[in-house]
Amino acid sequence: MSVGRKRSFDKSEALDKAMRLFWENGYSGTSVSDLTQQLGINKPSLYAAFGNKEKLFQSALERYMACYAAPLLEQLSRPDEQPLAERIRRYMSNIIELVSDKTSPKGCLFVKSSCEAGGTGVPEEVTQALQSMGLDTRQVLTSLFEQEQSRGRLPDTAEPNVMADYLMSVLYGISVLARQGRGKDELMTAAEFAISSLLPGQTSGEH
Amino acid sequence: MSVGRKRSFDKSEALDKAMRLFWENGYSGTSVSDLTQQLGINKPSLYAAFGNKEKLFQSALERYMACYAAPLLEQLSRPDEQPLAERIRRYMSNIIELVSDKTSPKGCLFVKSSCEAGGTGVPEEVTQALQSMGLDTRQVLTSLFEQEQSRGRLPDTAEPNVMADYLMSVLYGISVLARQGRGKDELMTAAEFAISSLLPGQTSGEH
DNA sequence: TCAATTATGTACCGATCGGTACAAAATAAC
DNA sequence: GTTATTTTGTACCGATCGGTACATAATTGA
Repeated sequence: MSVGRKRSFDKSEALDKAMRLFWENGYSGTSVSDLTQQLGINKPSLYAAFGNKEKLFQSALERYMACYAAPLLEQLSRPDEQPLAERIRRYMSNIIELVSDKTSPKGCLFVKSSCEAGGTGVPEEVTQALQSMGLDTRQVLTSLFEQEQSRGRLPDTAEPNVMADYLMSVLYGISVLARQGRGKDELMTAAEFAISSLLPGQTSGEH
Repeated sequence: MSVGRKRSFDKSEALDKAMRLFWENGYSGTSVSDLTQQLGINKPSLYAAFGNKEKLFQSALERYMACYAAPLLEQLSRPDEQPLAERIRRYMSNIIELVSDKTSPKGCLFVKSSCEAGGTGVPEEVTQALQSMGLDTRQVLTSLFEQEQSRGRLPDTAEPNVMADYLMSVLYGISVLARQGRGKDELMTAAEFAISSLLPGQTSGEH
């Protein structure tokens, strides 16, 4: 065992609470005092455990992506017998559930942070991390469509990276709508519309 | 004429500069000192002219919507001989030009503010104003599609409000992508894809 | 038991936050 | 010119910002 006094709080639980605070109020909108109050710890404990506000935000963002975004994307990319349209529907449904969940802040922390980033209020390294994460997601989606195309499940004329950008724009937009307070049903209807657009003929809900 | 010393700065120019600052750094990320410095005036002048930070933001947001968003939406809604798909393409193209313009902050102030809103960092009245603006836009788009439908240019099975939500989600998402630094060409390609999805058969760029 | 190590609570740091009091300067009506 | 009115610059307000010094408490290895 390590020497010294033991930490009196659960670091993982604290990080989860911090993530939700940033999710709710953003980077600039969340103060260190807000964090220590919500986490139930004092400042020195916070700084000892997480470095500083910027590092804590980076950790919270990574936790968000690892716990929420990545599993859904992984499930989508996993080989599956179901048709692509059905898998994308499930993917979008899961995301809508996430961004309009009643027990979590509305919207998506990544989308919110991406919008906040780029200015002087957000550290440059955070902005770069967000940009990198976006490109990573694009690459995963592009690979997915390329894979489907190589297996003959998509027309040879389809452009995987365009489809990826398109899907991301719809998902990002849905997160913004959710943040604006739109209901789950409306978002799902819009998502269904996007799916039948993305993969015409592969879905039951034509328009 | 009104009595008293004359204002030494152009209020409209000052509001424009304030708008761009909020556009770049957000509500929480923009301090009153940032504003007075950029506007080249002192605090008492700012408070006398615009009330306080919250009111100044409201004014900047209204200016943004009136100068940027509203004209584009008005052009889209105006009776036009061109087919709907072409008008929507022009609309999206204009918006992409706006959100990826090199002389303005990346992205859309409205989308950025909508994401920032809802937490404790943004006044409640601002959040409500943003929500209201979003619903207004939805109504305009819905009316547009209803009008086209009543003139037989859209199938009877089309659902105008769903199409409006879908279009908004794509546009919002494109604004987020632009904020992340994506190039104009990529955004336009994704937009073309969305149009050919929204109005199949009315466009030359099928997929 | 004792020393080394780590976490904790308090109390504080300089800087900045949003906002204002106040007097001097400028303008118009009289 | 005088007076009433408005804007200006300076200087300041209490509160909060992100971050830390320091002494104490707790824990492990020796």
